Amino acid sequence: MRGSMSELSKAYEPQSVEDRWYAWWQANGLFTADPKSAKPAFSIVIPPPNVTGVLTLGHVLNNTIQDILCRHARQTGHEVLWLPGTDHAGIATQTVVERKLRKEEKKTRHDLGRDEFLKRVWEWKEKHGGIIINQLKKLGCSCDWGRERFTMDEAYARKVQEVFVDLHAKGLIYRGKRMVNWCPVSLTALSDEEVISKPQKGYLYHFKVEIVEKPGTFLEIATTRPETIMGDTAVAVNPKDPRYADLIGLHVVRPLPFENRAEIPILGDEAVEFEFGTGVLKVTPAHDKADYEIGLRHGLAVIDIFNPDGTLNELGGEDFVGLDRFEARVEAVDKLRELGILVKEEPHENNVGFSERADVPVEPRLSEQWFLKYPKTVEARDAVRNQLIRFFPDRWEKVYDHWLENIQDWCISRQLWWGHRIPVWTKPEGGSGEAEVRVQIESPGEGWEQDSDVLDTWFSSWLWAHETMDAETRAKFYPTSALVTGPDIIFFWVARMIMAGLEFTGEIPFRSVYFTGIIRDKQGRKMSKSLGNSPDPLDLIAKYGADGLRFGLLRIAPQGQDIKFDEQQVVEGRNFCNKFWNACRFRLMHGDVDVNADPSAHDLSIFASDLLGRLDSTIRRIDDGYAEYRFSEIAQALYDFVWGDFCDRFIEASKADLVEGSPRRAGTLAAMDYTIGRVLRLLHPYAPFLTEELWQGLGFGPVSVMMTPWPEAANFKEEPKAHAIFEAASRARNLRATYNVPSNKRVAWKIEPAVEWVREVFPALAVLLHSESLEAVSSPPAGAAACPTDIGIVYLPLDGLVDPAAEGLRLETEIAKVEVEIEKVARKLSSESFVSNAPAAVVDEHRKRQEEWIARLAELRRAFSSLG
RNA sequence: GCGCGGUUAGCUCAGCGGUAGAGCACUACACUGACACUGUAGGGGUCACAGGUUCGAACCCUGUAUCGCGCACCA
Repeated sequence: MRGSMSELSKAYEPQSVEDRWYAWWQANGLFTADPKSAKPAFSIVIPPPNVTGVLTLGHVLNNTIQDILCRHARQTGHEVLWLPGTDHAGIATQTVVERKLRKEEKKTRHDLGRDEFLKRVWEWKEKHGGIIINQLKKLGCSCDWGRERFTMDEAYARKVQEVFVDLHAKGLIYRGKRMVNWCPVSLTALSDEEVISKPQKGYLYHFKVEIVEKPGTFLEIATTRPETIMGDTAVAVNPKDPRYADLIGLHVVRPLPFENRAEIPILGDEAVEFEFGTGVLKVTPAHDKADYEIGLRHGLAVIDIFNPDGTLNELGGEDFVGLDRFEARVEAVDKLRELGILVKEEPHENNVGFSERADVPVEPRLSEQWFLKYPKTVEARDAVRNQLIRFFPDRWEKVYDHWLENIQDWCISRQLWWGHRIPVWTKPEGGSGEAEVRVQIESPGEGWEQDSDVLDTWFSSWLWAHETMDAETRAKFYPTSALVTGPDIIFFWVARMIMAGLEFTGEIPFRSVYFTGIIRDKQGRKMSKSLGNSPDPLDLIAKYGADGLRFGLLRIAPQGQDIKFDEQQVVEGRNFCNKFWNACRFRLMHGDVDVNADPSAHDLSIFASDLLGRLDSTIRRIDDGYAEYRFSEIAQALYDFVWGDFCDRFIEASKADLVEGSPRRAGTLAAMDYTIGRVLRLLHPYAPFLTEELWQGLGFGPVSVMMTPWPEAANFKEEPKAHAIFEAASRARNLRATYNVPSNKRVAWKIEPAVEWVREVFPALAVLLHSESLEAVSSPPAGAAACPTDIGIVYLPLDGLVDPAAEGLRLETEIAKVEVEIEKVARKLSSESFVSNAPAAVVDEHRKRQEEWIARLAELRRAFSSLG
């Protein structure tokens, strides 16, 4: 297929090409990983998005980076596996289906029963789940879709249960009655990581209780949770607190519930701080983690006054039963006031733990749960410390290390229905008394009941890196090469996956982890549905094309720094694609592209040589970028080269060389074709659709650009002569603007060359100056404005319009500026300490600079005196 | 309380020891056969502050302020 101008539209139209090429890549199996390949492996497992999920900008960033790595890896000769899939997302999915059930059928999951409800979830998943998968395809993600996995797939689910059985056998999983984080909305226990603390404005309520042994004497207590007074089984003071030490062992009257006032002991416990509140703590072992510990130390009774949904049960007393915990708080304060024992209400701000998903305060609750004592914590720590696994940016290593050092057992059971059922079976006590318990996947038989709980979703995700692969795939592609994810799941997922990898495969699961930044809006706020500040990536793709979105976003996504998103950035990405598209269109105006062009076979213009030199520098800059995962730098390098070096400078300067019959034409075209072929490959990971369209359209195909070898830097050198020409043109154009000569007015520029070679490039310089001709002169022409450059003095004839006085003034101003510069450099060079201490190269550079300024000054003075 | 990150042009950010940079926005000119999703030129910065190290600091060190994020505590 050979290109011709008629095939390229005036502007790049992504909508008309994207779906076509995506289908073509898939049809040709280009995303399919071959475990039998002899090529070195490169692999990534996708952080599985929730099946309920829809594409956000965060996903766009994350998955574009993965796609860039994968496409780049294919180009650099790797056999690539990008393994996609979705996560069953226990709470999130169950909530979605329950909400639908309530809305459409006015039923709860309990109305349906477990089996029927799960059937509905699967139906929902088949119908609506995985929307995000198609959205990832729109983005251009080159995943091996034939290997798509789901965390509830039969084989995967079985493995999750096997792992449970295995860890239980190793004694790492145990069941226990412990204080856990309870979500009163989702009605399940949560892990510590699923609780986020938020500062809350509230009150510190002071109330007094009478000391039983000293009637008429009161002890003042401060609390933020008066609604839990009914669960108090003691009050505690610090034994070293002189105010109260002698009261230890006495008793006070618990004021609530009023009909059941109890005498509870005054304890001494070191955990009580002198300064906080009154220094007297009410101890509620059932509803506070610290109080529970105190209770354990002193053998206190535990009175649980809450129902699972956060309402009070009958132990709360007749005035409170059935009230929600926050209504009960108001009620309890009223009651204390009524009893005349409320001393004061102090405004108080404290941190309250919220359920991440339901966004309500969690309730510390004593319950039977399954816990995991994490395996391989030491090894996991060492793997990162010793750089077996590298983090980018490396500052996350410290965060990771700190978490592992202070690691707590993981509560892995959830009181949900949607998820991996816990493989534990119980036989209700028969004649022998105690219930029998077995930990195994299959039912032990008749009369055995399976534990009704499911496992934390992350207990399945932590196996994702290896359990998504069959044996053959694993042999080739595991450990994976890189993991790309947000730092917000460093504990949830990254750390746990490292431990799981070490425990179950004996290997690290990935060699490097790239942590993206978090995308925020223009005001720096997190993107969220409720704020409505989260643009739909699909809208952006429709407006600007997937490549525009990818390039625009990546260009402003520096390593590990949060990103303030602005649609303007996507506009720029789109504009960039269009710019390169049009450069190729320009090329086609001069005939077909020679896909095998070899510029070194030609006598090249200084502009062509310079272009190739800059291309080499750009390739090196990009290669460095990939080595350090500096994606925005790669994008910037591409942008600078394509827009600046290729379009603004090379193409403009080469227009004169492209006229029919020019001796430089062949070399210029060769340099151009060579460069286009390389830019297409360099740009491909960022802009896959545009580059494939051009690659095929210009005739580089039929092999996909993605499967074509990555360009290597050759030995071309940047050309200082070209640089001098561009610099001179720029100064001359400045002169023209100074005299308000309109851009469309042709000017008969004159030049007094300082170097002979300039004469050879007069045609190019004329184009750059937008002039029909350029005439060499040997002395300053009359009535012209002058500007000295490295290639000679350029004159702008002003046809008598010039006011010699004005030009004199302008030159004087410029002379003054140059004198200041000379003075600055001279001062530096006259400093003995500088000359003797600074590296010779630096000193030389200053000397050279000084010479240049002096030469320019001389020329300015000459121009000035020639004005008369 | 501990830790991490930010503070550079109006905005978004590069630069991390040797003349302060880019894009956008702004001003002026130009619809010149690649591109107005464009081109050319221009204005605009005591690089948060204070000390220190250095011949030389936006860059390294110490401290301060301020914004943000973790972790711990929170009766």
